[in-house]
Amino acid sequence: MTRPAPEPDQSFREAVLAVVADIPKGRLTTYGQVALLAGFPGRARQVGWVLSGLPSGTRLPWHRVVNAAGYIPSKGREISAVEQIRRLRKERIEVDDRGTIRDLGSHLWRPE
DNA sequence: CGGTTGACCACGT
DNA sequence: AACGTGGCCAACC
Repeated sequence: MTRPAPEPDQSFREAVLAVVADIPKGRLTTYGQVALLAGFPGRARQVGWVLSGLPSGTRLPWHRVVNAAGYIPSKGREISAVEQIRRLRKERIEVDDRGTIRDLGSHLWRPE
């Protein structure tokens, strides 16, 4: 039987979560890239919105998503920014105390 | 219903 | 290299 098509925003959310879940340890990706891989090019901003709503106990590697400029803004999200920097360093990614990632290009996830 | 905000991005000046 | 702008679209007021 025909089931109503999933709500667009819900399928977007699920697609985003699926992509983020696949980011390998020690690699990084950007909001825009997540949107693209999820099949919704140009919706980087909504990716940020989805991630901002993650439950605190999630097992999703949200810390592997950074902005295209290669830094982690602390303004307005100081707690999670510090946590993100700590997790990245734990995966041997160099991040300075201002949140700038060294050599983003070499850490970027390049799915085949 | 319109305006504002936001874990963004590319492009122009 | 620092801003400004337009685009994106869900949530909130």
